[in-house]
Amino acid sequence: MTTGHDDIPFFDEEPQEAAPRRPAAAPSAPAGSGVGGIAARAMAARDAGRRPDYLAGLNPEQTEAVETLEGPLLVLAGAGTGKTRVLTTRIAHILSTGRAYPSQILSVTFTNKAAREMKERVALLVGGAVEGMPWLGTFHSIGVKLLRRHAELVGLTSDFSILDTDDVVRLIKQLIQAEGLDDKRWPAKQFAGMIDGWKNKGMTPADIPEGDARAFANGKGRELYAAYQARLKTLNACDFGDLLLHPITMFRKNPDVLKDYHQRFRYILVDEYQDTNTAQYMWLRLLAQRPKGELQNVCCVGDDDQSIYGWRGAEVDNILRFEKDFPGAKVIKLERNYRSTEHILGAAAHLIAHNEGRLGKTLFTDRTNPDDDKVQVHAAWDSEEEARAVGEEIEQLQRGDSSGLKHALNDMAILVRASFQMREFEDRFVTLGLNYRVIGGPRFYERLEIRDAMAYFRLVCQPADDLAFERIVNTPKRGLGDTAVRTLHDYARARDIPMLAAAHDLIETDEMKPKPRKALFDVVMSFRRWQERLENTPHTELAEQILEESGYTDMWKNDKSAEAPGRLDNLKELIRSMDSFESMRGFLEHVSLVMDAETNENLDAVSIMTLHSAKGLEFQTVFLPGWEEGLFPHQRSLDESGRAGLEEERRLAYVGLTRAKRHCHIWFVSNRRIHGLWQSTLPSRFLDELPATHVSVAETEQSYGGYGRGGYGQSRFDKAEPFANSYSTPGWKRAQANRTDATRDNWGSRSGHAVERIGYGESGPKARTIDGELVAKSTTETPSRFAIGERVFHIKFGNGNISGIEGNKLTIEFDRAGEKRVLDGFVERV
DNA sequence: TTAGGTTAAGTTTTT
DNA sequence: CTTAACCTAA
Repeated sequence: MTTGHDDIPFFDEEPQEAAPRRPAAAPSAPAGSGVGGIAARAMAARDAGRRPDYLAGLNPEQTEAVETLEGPLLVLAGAGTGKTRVLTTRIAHILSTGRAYPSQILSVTFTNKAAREMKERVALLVGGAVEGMPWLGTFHSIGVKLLRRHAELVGLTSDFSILDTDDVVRLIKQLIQAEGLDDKRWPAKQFAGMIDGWKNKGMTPADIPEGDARAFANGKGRELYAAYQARLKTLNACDFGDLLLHPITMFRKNPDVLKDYHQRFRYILVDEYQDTNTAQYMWLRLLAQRPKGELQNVCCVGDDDQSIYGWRGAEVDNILRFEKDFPGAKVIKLERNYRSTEHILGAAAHLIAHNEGRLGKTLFTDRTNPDDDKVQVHAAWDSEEEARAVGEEIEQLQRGDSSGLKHALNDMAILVRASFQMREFEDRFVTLGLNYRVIGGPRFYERLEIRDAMAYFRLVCQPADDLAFERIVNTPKRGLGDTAVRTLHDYARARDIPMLAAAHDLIETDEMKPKPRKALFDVVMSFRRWQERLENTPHTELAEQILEESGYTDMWKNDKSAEAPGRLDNLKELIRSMDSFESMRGFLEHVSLVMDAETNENLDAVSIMTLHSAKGLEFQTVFLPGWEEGLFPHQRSLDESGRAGLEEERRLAYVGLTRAKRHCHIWFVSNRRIHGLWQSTLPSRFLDELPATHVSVAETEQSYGGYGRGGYGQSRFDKAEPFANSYSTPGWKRAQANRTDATRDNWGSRSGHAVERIGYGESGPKARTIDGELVAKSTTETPSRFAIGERVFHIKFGNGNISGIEGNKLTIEFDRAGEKRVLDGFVERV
């Protein structure tokens, strides 16, 4: 795809006539009348004598979603219901029925990954005949494209820079200091977050609520925001929020420009509509406007049950309100799931039904199989054991399960609520020698050396980019320290010119000492040289020259540290990846917006990631550890957003469950180390919300099932089948080897008699269903075997007095550890 | 400048 | 407890 900058002028992408063929459906046809569908079918029939291939294999709802082309349409697509297929087929349908050219379809996604996938799949459907769609992309990349064309309307020039979060924070810090404020008391990072929040809501400095404005920087919040915007303008730069905000401002101020786009975009599609924030919503509303009587061909696809980004400004309300926002809208629900087993869907459906704010849809499948596993809930004593048991299970699946089915590690994923949970799994997998991959780590372009190199390139292309200048003026070390930079900075600000230009001036004067002056002279001359080559040297070659001549590569070559060779490799990789771009500018844009870390597809490895980053993915087997109160649902979410927070956490749980195709294992532990200290934890309330009919409780001896002991749990243990044949298994041997004295002691003293851990070798966890009840159920029905005031002993917290009882959950005032809530199974009378 | 010590904070993440 | 960011001393 071409980049916005050297793009073709406005409106000359398509032939002279307004549309390829007159749409068969009259624009005035009532919404949802099905006229479009009939027309399409008629057309297809005429052209090929039958329904086009791409429509084959769609279910009735999907077909309707594809063929309802005229008028607003909301497709509520549950997890695994073929959402992407509908979107891509819809585009193919629009194109192949001749309703619009590719350039007349605006198609927005949230992530580059989604955009890429859609492009590929549309290309597959339509064939090579249709060139890539110019307006298929993320909100942000389309925003950039719009801004490059009309930069002057918002006070920028079309070669503006895009700043990433790091640049933004550094800039804000400068501003805070410039205001004479204490940058410790008012952290730049926090303010950057606030600005981002305002921009997500579509607010300019004038729009922000007085309270917000006063809350920061001694009441100077608004001024600071305005100063920041002014500074961006002089830097000729945008932050990510501006990529949404500026187009909105631009459209509002220039109705004629907006009108051009109205004519252009005959069809608008939005993916993941539940994740749109207010700014994106405003953006969409502007573009979707149509004169009275004309239909808005807006199709939004989303799933309110999978809205998990409220905390970063997404408004679930956007999707809940769709029918009000777009009068005459049609709503189609996709509920037929092609991914998961009945049990997984049943569990997920029952869970999500506890949410109030939802449109209501229930996934189903008609592929039932009596052999399917139920969703399994496992208990473990602590997070270490949790990791160990999951590791065992993964190895076992890898070897092949009882039905002879062998799992590739690539088919398994561990989805955690918070990233600190990953560590224990990583540690465990390292000792096991199990391949794993962590998704969502630091990205390629966030690495130090990449950012440095990029700063050089940016400054060559955009001499006004002071942030880039400051970053590399003394990298590698040139003796241009704080004092020199300060002088430059002051000089530049006093005259309102970029720092590179200031440097140019200053080397003519004797304001600086000879040494830094010489160094600065070299820098200025180098950049002048590189800028001259920009037009006539191939950009990859130029990039190489820049890094060589600046001494940047030498800096790493001389570096003796262990990372240095890797960094040099990364730099090579960076240059290599420039090959596929037309120009250095085009490349810069992609890196700031698009580039992400590549995963090694060839490696067979278990994926470890957060629930958030798992959205949209699927795996044969999914492990969901850490289902404990406080962690999941996360305490902070509850504290900050109350019921709404809880519902979002529940949606997160729903997302987790629905990632699984065949097997889903949920874990919770009784003790978890948080901020270094051990905390006793209670099972997540979400466990209570799972239906017994689709869930089984896996009993592993080693878990001690601490859980439930006080109520009805004990008897289940008594009936547990012995794992007699397990002693000779590798798993058992490994378990023996791994058993530490500490854990043995804990266990021994806790239960009063030594209990051996057996059974997580070959025989694996035995799963049984407890009729109608789950182990995790925290009922008050069973009277507690304890009474308030009793003195008890807990293995981790020592002695204490019971101050409250709620079912099997006790509140205890420990002598040393203070007040804790623990399960009664873990304490004993003194 | 760099190393080493101190301090504070510690969900989730895309663009 | 661990990490990252920041500050001070050599």
